[in-house]
Amino acid sequence: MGNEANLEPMLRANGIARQVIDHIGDKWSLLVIAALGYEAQRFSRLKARIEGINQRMLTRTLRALERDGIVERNVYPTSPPRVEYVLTRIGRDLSVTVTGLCEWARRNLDEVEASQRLFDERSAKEM
Amino acid sequence: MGNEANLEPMLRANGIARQVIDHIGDKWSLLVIAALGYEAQRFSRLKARIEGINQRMLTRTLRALERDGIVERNVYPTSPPRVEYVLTRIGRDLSVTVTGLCEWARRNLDEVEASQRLFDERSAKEM
DNA sequence: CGGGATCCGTCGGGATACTG
DNA sequence: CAGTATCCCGACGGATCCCG
Repeated sequence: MGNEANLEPMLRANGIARQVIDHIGDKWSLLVIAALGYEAQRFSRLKARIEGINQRMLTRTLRALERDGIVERNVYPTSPPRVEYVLTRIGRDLSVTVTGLCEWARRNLDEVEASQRLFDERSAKEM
Repeated sequence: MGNEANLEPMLRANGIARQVIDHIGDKWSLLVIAALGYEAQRFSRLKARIEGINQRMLTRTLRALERDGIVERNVYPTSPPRVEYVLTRIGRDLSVTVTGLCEWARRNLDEVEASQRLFDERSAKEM
């Protein structure tokens, strides 16, 4: 696995980007990170906040993020049981760039959609 | 927008994050954006730069990015045909945050992997 | 309340071969 | 060189039921 540091910088960015996608490129991770924000949140709260997710996918996503050290899970053995999730240090760090992505989308969504319509119209004409 | 600061801000972030993932959440988009950088690149160059991609997936990814207005496609009808791809304005804008993601990964990859090992060991013990 | 277990569909994406 | 056309598989993810 030894990487030569001198190969094109893109090759390294390549592997790095791979890692990013492997960790947060699935359907729900970004949403969970965004929904967590900076305060600890209970499972049911998260589920309510994230439109369209079900228990299973929320559990799986949280487990994966916990495994990556992005989310911390705290169980309080009260009755009824109470489980809270909170972003770790690197999780909060990540959420900053995630926010950057969301802002990009907010800034450019209109333009993206306009581009799509144009593209689709041109595609239709050729048929 | 409405100054009802009380409507959970997350609900909006929710939809926005959805958009982001729908556009660049697949396996190759981030890699293509990173590989494009700031100069126009030919198809074959990109293919060589992005380890593990094949023609079909590179074509599909480029088409999707072109449709979103993130990548511009320029055909020079020489012989042999020559096709160059370049990031658009919003594409370059996006690539900034993509770079941010990659830097996050570079900074924290060690910690993420350590966390994974810990998590996996603990999981194994319980069985 | 916060999960785990199971069943099952779909679709992303890989391999390969062909075309202009 | 750049792109299209088929075939096909496995994982991602949804629904549902059950548990401590």
